[in-house]
Amino acid sequence: MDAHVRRLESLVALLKEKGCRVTPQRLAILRVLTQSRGHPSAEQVHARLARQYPTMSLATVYKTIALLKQAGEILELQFSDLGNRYDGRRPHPHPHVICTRCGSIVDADAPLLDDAAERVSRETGYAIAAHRLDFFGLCPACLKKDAARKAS
Amino acid sequence: MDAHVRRLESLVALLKEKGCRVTPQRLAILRVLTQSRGHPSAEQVHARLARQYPTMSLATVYKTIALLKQAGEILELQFSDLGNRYDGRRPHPHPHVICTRCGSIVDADAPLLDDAAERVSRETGYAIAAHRLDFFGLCPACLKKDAARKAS
DNA sequence: GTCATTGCAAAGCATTTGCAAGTCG
DNA sequence: CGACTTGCAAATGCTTTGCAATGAC
Repeated sequence: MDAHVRRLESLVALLKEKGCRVTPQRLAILRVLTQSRGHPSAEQVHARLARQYPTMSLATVYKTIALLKQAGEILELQFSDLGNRYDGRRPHPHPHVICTRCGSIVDADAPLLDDAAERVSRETGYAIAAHRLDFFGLCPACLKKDAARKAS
Repeated sequence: MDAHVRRLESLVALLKEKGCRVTPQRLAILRVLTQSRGHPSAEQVHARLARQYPTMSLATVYKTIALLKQAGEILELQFSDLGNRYDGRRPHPHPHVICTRCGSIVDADAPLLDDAAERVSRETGYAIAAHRLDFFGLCPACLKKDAARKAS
């Protein structure tokens, strides 16, 4: 069984435990969130469901995301320029790489930041609970377009 | 001469070089941005200038910030829930620690992320130009309030 | 049958933009 | 003086909320 199917089922189980109803809309939204590697926005999740669920409301997408956020089962990457992006596959902090031209977001392997969190905690007196590490630059596709433009 | 005064003057010089006018409003905004350790929002910058410049417009604050952003002379920390915060003192990437209760933001010392950027670049094919490292948790003041509440 | 959830529309916020009036150089 | 800047107000874009109708259990 694929990992994302298992994850989907664990999220459905979680909703049931909490006494939440598992509606077709929620199920569809969870499916998109657990399967998307691309860190979609709420808008993009909604768009992907538009054909199959023509009456699906963007508000419902936001409400379902809020539910998952509360449960700590989704990672929210806040950007004021790109809009918020969501990672429903790996809810725990891990580094991301963001293209400053096209907005694409990919995962990176985790540099060892857990001991850094402890160091920062000692240094500042904050009780560190989470972190966020983003790298910004041009993605391979945008780099290629740049090279092509320069060559012409 | 204090470091922030030197920084203020270098920003003024930069504006002149670019052919921008150094208006009293811009000067005041630069002064707040180069002196604030607290990573203020545009709103907060505006509020701090309200007494001295009663007609100061929030739009002018935003426009001045945009100018500095273009010049790479201000660090913008995007948060969709707190609103964007600005660091005009140290425009180059460095780690921040954010209180998830009261929103206070302080600087942390930089764990060595420059070689990490190179590693991520090799790993993903992105040309990394910048990064952002945030730690989230409760600040000492909020922790103290929690302890007091628990004790009562 | 109940009560949570949906979908629409309206409201909310932070930020940006258009433009007439003002002012720096 | 002329071009750039200001300040107001309107517009924008993302997200949240109110509420009547719907549907899961």
